[in-house]
Amino acid sequence: MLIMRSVPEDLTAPARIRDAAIALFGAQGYDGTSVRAIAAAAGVSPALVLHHFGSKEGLREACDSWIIDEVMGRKEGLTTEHDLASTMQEWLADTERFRPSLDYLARTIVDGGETGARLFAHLVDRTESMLASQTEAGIVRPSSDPRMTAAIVATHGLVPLVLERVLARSLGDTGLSSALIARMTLPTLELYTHGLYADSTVLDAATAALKGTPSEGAP
Amino acid sequence: MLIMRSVPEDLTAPARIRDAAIALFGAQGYDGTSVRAIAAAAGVSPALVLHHFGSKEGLREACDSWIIDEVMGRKEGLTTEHDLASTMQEWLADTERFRPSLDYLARTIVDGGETGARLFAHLVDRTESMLASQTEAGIVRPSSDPRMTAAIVATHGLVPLVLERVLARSLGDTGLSSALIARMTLPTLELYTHGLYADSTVLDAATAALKGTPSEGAP
DNA sequence: GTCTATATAATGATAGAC
DNA sequence: GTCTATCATTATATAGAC
Repeated sequence: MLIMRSVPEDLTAPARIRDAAIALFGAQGYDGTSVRAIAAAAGVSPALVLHHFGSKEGLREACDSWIIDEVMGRKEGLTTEHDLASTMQEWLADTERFRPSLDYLARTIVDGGETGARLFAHLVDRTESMLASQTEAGIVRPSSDPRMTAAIVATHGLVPLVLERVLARSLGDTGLSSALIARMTLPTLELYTHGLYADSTVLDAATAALKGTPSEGAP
Repeated sequence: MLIMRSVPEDLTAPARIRDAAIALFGAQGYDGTSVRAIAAAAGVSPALVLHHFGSKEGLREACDSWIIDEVMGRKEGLTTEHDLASTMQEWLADTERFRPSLDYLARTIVDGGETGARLFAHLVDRTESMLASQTEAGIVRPSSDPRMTAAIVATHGLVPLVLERVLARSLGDTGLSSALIARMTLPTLELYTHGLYADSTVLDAATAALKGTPSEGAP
């Protein structure tokens, strides 16, 4: 399978290699991508890849650093005014530009390694402070466990990215098109505005059950 | 890294190989697992693995079929009374028994291949009919797009499984312990009962915006 | 059915010329 | 900096004995 990627020729070789690696790692995974394939996509020899980055693992670390800067360093992106889900949607909308990085990001987080854990924890931190300020402003409801709520909201924002392929196919589409993203907006906001349940029966029952048995001990 | 797995000796060799493969594929991924490792875990020679399943890919397909039966075939599991999230929590609670299959399931769905797409579509189908019957019963609020809502709820149910490692670490834990799962219950139900937003400002704005510009055209 | 031994291909990495 | 040529390792898969 050939992956065509428009690598600008005016970039320096290490930059072209890094871009090609991010695109291929994101599309096929780390194990599923060979140094040879990266070299071919970047228009260089396999030896040059290892000359510049020491090893395949070294190249991965360079890609990780690049992604960390892209996600954490930018002023744009996550602000306290936009929640993660809508930011995600903006990113997904600008497909051509961000897709390779986003696919790489998704794989890194799902892989569960050190970099993925750091990135996700950072997203949760941002979400938590965003929710805190919006709660203070009366926009967001207070939570019984703000950190956990932030983690849950963060995962919800990442889900369209992580489950992109199967999600699209379950809705009769082939990829996560911008039309599909638009279609997700309203149901997501409905859920985040009114909840899923019609009343608080389930929540009340769970609350009572949890208070009745704090940790298998009687009060 | 050694993965200890208690494979009962009384199983037939193909069954032991299949179980070992599911555990290793789930833990390390398909590419990250060699036929040798599977053979060692099952206590047989590498050649026997290929003798019984033809190829590594054939073994994967056998594992896929097994998982499909486990997820789709059971009477237990998903019913119209339990939503996906709570079913997920029950499964995660019975760690020792279901973990290998669940990890394999998560990887299969994230991979986005044919099997993963089928499995996820099936989960969405089940969620959709569950939501429909519960909406009719007045338990669940009606949605403007039931299929999409079902897809969203299904992804939310899979999140603890798919993002297990990073989710746990962002909350100061190392793995998705039962304590962490318990801690997720209340915030999740709060979100599903009252929503995240304090009022319908955001939803109203989005609804107006979407109606105002159906697809970049003026009304 | 199960094994040992081996074939064959691909991979990450190195050496050394230019 | 960049290449060609090559090494050493590992992978899947096969052949054939028992």
